[in-house]
Amino acid sequence: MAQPMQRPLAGRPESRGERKERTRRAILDAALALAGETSLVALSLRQVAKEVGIVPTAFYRHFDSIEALGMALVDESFVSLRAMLRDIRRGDPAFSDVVDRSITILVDHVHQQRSHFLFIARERAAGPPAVRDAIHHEIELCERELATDLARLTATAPWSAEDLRILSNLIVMAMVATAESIMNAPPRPDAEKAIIETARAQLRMVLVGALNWQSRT
Amino acid sequence: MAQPMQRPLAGRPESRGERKERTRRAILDAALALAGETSLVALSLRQVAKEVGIVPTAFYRHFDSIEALGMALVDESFVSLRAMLRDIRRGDPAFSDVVDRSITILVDHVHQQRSHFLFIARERAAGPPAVRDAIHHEIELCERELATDLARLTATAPWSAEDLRILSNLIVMAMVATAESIMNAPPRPDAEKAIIETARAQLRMVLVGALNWQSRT
DNA sequence: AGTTTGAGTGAACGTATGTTCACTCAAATC
DNA sequence: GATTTGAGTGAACATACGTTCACTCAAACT
Repeated sequence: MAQPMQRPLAGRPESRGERKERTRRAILDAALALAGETSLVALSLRQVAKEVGIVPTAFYRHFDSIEALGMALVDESFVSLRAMLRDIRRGDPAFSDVVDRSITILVDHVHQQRSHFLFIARERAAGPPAVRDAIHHEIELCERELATDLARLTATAPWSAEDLRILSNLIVMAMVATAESIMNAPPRPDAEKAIIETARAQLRMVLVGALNWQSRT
Repeated sequence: MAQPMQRPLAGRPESRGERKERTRRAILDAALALAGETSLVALSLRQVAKEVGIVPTAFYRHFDSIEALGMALVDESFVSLRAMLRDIRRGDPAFSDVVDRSITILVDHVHQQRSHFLFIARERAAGPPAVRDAIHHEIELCERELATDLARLTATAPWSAEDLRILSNLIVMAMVATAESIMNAPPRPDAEKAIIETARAQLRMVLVGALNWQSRT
């Protein structure tokens, strides 16, 4: 698994910046893979360096510490997550299959960017404080975005900002839990199918609850 | 913080078993405290020993490994969690304030057994595989218990087992998320009050959804 | 009273850790 | 073509790690 960092055997000579970027990527990928098996807080600089195929000191040319690396991984992981949200938003939300479609897209993205979603789910709870805070902040932003989306959908009978916040928070936490279930599940397709159907039913249940909701605020 | 393990200055001479139990408890407490700041997977045997005030080798008289210690902490933590569930079940579920009361009890227990709930929430995502699996298994049992409680409550218009499973899963995940929010929140009482009110509204929303639910199974 | 038991000790081991420093040597700049 | 720059090297450091082993010595058992 540990590859020495060397020029790709074929191909034109690499510029200095290109080489640096390639090493940086290799570090990020190695850290993502290693953290996927334990956690950032159990990850050592030397482990990462060995996996990348560089000497430990070379690590410092790219990051000040494992924690700084972690912050970069937060940014990167939320690029994946936001790509998913964009995909979900792309469809017509008026169609009755929003729920089914949204869950399908969620599951697809969790598979395609497994390590990013795993990183978010795990380090959200166990990462170094700065990483945890950054993740929570990003999730909060997602909740706010969802709230404005929902506000647009319910423009005819507008809800209070507070109710929108509460509903968004509930939906996001359900989606996070669903993503976690998918990642923890055995790769058997029937096990996954069951999680998907559960998640869909739950999301529908939440929406039914929200539509029959009498605010008390 | 690191106290040498020695006989309490006052008090009758300790039996051999009592002394062993006292050291064992000290190890569990130290591990719980240290894991509360990072995670089990970032916890070293020597750190725990130093915190307890024993020599590293003495650790082996009580546990084979940090992971075995973790499994003991799972058992212990779920004793706290089940005590909470018992407290919640104690009240009359027919009263209309089940939701308010349940959330209050949840929050109280999270405060009184903070380290246990923190352990469950964190190691559920980041612990060693055996610990993660044990925690997920226990949570699944809680979901099943909740499902049978709900079945009893809805005996007049019985739901399908599948719908009960789906609803229980949703409620438990919302409670887990609420507990996490409480533990992550600043200790300011108004911040906590907001989380509590959100959790209550969400739980009510879910129940409204469930009551207006048309099963498709 | 004499013997056994077992929690806790302390030294020692090989290995892994983060960080420092002086270095190389090819690409980038002049 | 000469000079500067900076990613990556390799040795060295103090410290921490898990585990081994032979040990003590007081409580428990005979």
